[in-house]
Amino acid sequence: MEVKNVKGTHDIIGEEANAYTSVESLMKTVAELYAYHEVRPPVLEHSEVFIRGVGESSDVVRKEMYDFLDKGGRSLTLRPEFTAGIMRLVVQNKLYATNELPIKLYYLGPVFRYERPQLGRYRQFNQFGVESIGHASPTNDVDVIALAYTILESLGLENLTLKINTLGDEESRNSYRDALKKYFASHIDNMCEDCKSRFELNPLRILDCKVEEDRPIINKAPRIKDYLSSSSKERFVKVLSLLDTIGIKYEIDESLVRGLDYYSETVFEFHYQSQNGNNYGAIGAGGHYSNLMKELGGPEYPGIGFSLGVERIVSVLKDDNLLPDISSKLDLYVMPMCECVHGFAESVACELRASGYVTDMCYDQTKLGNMFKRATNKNAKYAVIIGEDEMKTNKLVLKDLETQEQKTLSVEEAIEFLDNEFDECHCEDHECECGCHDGHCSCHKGE
RNA sequence: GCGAACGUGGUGAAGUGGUUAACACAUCUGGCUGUGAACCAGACACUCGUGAGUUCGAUUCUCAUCGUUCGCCCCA
Repeated sequence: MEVKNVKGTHDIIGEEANAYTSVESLMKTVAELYAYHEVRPPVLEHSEVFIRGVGESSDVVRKEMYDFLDKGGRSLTLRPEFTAGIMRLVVQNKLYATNELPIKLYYLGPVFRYERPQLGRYRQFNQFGVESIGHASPTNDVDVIALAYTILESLGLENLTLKINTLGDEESRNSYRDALKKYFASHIDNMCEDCKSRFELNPLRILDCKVEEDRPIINKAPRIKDYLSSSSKERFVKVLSLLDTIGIKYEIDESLVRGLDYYSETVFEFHYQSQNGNNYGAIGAGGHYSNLMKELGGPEYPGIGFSLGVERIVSVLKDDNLLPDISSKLDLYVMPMCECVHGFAESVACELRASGYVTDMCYDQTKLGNMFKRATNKNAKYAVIIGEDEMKTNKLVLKDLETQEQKTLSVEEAIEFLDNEFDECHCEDHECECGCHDGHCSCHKGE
């Protein structure tokens, strides 16, 4: 039987793996700049965490969770998102017992949702995100949005669309929910099945319905903005004006509801259309929540967070050719001439590596010409030839594969020579001759 | 969960109800036995996704199944 990957999962290999590493490290770097700290909750949680946290009426909980009974009969779930697990982590470790609020945490890792794989959609995918907990100010909301925005911008994504809306506080939502119930009660019989169940579970989500026939009914439904409490209204206005102040453009989208039940007040999504027309949906989204921590047994701290879909972002960057050239570099390729010098060659390779040069070696015995071919294929900068003569004199032949210049040197001389060669380049100015880029410079400066 | 299209080597892909499954790139080997991108010669699909059916015969037709992709739903 052929062994294959599980449906909806994907292997990340080669240059793509490099792309993920560089995207993820940029995300972390920016989060650190905003004074967030990393947390790593487990992938597995008691199902309860998500049922209570994400909400029973959400599709994520109702039909997309990877949940199962373990051998001890516990009901466990592979996390479908991070936020609920982070709340559990904060509560259990009593991170809230601090006067330094908000608690600012970031995370990165795989999440799991059982749904139909599609463009930009996987069953196991990676999310990066932050939670800022314990501080309800609009400024905090905007700071979090700015963080997400900065990350996406730093990755090179221009023409981002930030969609934003408010769901209001509990009071607003209760009166709005009542109004919706009242309005839809007389129409619901003519609406789609999904809407009927939403009507019972969470009438707010009816607004999300995409069924054409339902639109006229929905378009005439009461608007949240008419039911906002004065404090929610003020809060939203404040958030928008702060966004204006720091120069982040946004679109108010009243249909933006979000499918996770815990959101209240500010909610937002980032959209980006790649140049080839691929639409991956939201590449990042988030919002404010009030009751989540209390729901999981902690104090009544509010919070705000977002998460970014790493796969979608990498795809978008790839589509628009925004991924930096991050192919792995190879400084040296060691070529032993015969079996009898392999030991010496290996020790030379180790010394070169100890000096900071990426060194590979030909491990099987083949013609020198073939070894040169391999060195070229691997994009090596220099070839190191070692034969019996070299071993006797404790030397090596170093050949520049581009200029074809070669010289016979001792290992120490070779390292000194290489240090000088690579030193001529200055990676700080970003356009050095070795064609380097952030953190991948072969000039070894600043190491 | 619903609807549609597609599954031929490492890759891109032709192709036909009949025995050797084009072609190109990549890879490997040799010509060239301590010096590589050229050239020449050669190698490279033990189930043409998997299983079953129709047939004398199926990679080609039918059905099922799995997978991929796209749309809906929902989401990052």
